[in-house]
Amino acid sequence: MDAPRLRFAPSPTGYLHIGGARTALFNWLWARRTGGRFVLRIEDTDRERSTAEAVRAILDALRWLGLDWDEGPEVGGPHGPYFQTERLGIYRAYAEKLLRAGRAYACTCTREELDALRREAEARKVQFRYPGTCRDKPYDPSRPHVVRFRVPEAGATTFHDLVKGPITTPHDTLQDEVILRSDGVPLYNFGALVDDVAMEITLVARGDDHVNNTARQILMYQALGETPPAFAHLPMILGADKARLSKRHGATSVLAYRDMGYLPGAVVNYLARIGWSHGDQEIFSLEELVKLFDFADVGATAGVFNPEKMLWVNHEWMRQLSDEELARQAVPSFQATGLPARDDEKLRHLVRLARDRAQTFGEMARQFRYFYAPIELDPKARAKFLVPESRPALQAIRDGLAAMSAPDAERLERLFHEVAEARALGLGKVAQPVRVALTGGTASPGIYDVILLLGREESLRRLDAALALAQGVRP
RNA sequence: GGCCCCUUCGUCUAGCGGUUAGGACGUCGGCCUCUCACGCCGAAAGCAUGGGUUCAAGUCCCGUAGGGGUCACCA
Repeated sequence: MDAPRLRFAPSPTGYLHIGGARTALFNWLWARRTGGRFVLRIEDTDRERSTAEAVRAILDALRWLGLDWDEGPEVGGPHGPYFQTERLGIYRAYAEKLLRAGRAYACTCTREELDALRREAEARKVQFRYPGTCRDKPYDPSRPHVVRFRVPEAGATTFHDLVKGPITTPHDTLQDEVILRSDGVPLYNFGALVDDVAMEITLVARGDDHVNNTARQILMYQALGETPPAFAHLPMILGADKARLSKRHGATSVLAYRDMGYLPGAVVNYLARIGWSHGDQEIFSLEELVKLFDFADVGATAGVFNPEKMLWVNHEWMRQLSDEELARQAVPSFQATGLPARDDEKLRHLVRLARDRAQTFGEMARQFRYFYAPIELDPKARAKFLVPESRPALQAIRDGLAAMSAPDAERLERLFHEVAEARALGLGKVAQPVRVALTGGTASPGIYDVILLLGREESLRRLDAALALAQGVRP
């Protein structure tokens, strides 16, 4: 048996959507698992809405996720070109084949005529179906026309969907649909099908918003004398309100997640887990997914996109990275917020403190800005901790630190305990004002770590500044 | 509305005729503690509904309800 050929065929009308990414992923996983081929094809026949920027964005997003294609834009292949607008002659040729076989016909009905028919059907509260006006008219190429596929009147088509099982469509629910527009550009159903034939695709896995297209496509395969591929229709991804996932549910662009500081592997991991599972396992490496993925294990139910869980998955991934790797990956997120972070010893140290506290690199950069920039003093924290009552302890810590030539965690701990005991204070009464002085807020990594990472000089500067603030009257 | 698909904790899911219905995220409580996290312990939370079939139904069948999809010279 030949290795399967799969494809992902996005329309470049916008960025790569989370849902599209999962479709691409499942295709890719199966191709990689089976040693098949993964083809990328750009369906840009909607010329008004297709843009080169969108193509760019989709390619970037796929690459970022690590989903490489064996044939397609920028890599070429034996079945190119891989942009539909560059394949117009191919569709024409296939349409003519159907025309000659009498399985398709030219239709000269105008849009106005059809709209009138549609309005009439609506007024009579009946389902509009193209009445077949031009079915038996002689072909006159000189008049503007579309090409329609002739669907059989009777019978039904059944196919066995890899995830949904058998699906039957009675032919009387279908109509003679347009396959080629008057400008010669194919409509989706035909363009996709012709390319799937020409590119020898053997398994079509796509969103289940296409199930209703499948029977008519199978009819066209048959009319063309071709064997239809296998189909796998993947359930949609929904928003929290169970409506189809869209922008109002939050970020839906794959690249937006990159920019928020997610790990591509984590995004892939989470996406795979919507609609697919393997026992109780939640965290999967790409290699594991390739080894375990099977369309047979894809569920038939639509899944709600859960940003919190994706955050958790990302965090799990981050925590599996070494300090070195974590630091390296964190750099762009810090720099994106204008912080002068570099992949160096300081950042590796920071990342060690941050790994349990931030779920994305973006969050990390935000949460720990004060290691690279002046503190932003939280007014509430200031009002509570930078007050005259805190001064003695603050001063004692400051002086103790100043007297320490080479601070380390052990010495700092001793200092804090001495200061606390000398004044009969709980450790918190000492640590919190210091924390506010050094970080601007009341939550941070351990205070000794903060001092060590900030360095003695910078810590002293911030303590002095806090001391000055603390002597004022309570605001 | 016609047609198609779907229905296990709030969410993602395990289950493939006999289970105290399991796990994960989230939520809540506790422990740890210099704060915040992490970690650990614990809790609440589910088979949409009505009929069948069967000794036995979350698992099979039918209906109902609910949700989604689709009905273009969009994809």
